[in-house]
Amino acid sequence: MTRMTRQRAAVAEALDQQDEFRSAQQLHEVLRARGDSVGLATVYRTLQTFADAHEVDQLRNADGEVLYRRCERVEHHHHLVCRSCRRTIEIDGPTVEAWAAKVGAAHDFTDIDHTIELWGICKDCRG
Amino acid sequence: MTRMTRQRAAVAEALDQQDEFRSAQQLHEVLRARGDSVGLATVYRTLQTFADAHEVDQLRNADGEVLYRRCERVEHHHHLVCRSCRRTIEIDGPTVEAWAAKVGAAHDFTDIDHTIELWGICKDCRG
DNA sequence: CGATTCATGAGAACGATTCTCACGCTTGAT
DNA sequence: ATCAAGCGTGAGAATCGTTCTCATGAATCG
Ligand SMILES: [Mn+2]
Ligand SMILES: [Mn+2]
Ligand SMILES: [Zn+2]
Ligand SMILES: [Zn+2]
Repeated sequence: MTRMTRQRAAVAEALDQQDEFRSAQQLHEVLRARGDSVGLATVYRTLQTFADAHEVDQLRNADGEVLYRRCERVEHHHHLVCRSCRRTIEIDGPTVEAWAAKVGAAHDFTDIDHTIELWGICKDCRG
Repeated sequence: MTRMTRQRAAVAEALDQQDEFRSAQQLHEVLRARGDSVGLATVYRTLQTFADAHEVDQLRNADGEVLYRRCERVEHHHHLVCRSCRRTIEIDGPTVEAWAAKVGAAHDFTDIDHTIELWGICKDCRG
């Protein structure tokens, strides 16, 4: 049902080149710089498709922009992101997973989902 | 430095009437319905001012809209929000506070800030 | 090789939020 | 109370990330 196209391959490749979270527009610029011509609308659509398929992670920065990243681990996890350079550490948090589930159940809420992201300044950015 | 105006008093009063998180536009509509004429730009500015002063909490829904709420407790806390009716439970989470601080320190990040929000469906909305 | 149908892209549209700037009102001093 | 100073206000324009439109292109499959 999802066709393989030059554009999707290019977006996937551009994503793999990145270590940090990037916005759709940043990735569009990366593609342009690489010489891959991909429409901005297609970049947005493709990233959304990847996200729906859990092939990329997405989060919002403080400005509300959506950022995307292809993470190492495919299993559920969270992130510790440098506010300055966006360097990202993937966090495995059984402690908070259990906490979130317990809190939800304690208040009789179901279908619990959680947004847990840590932001800070990394060592390199402290200079 | 911050002056008391009819508009700010009206926004504060409208906020106090709400139990759930509301967007600036929703609050603007609440004010209009109450007969308080306050410009939309002023509602946005006032909410931002309140948020900066930690007088209201703010978070983003899945669509990226910013929602505001005057919470019971003024101390740092998190929220469990119903995706359907936005009913909100204020969460006190020493467990996650410690976890967040520990994770940040373990990776040599400073100025750690965390975004932790729980979403679910409340008992009434399951009905 | 077709036929089918999903994918693409340029530009328009959208929508939340912010900006502009002339005018009004709060404030603190007189 | 009066008044000057300057913060606050609001209507509308502007911003900007994201989505939509729709005619055209390309993957897929028999
Ligand atoms: Mn989790
Ligand atoms: Mn916390
Ligand atoms: Zn950094
Ligand atoms: Zn509910």
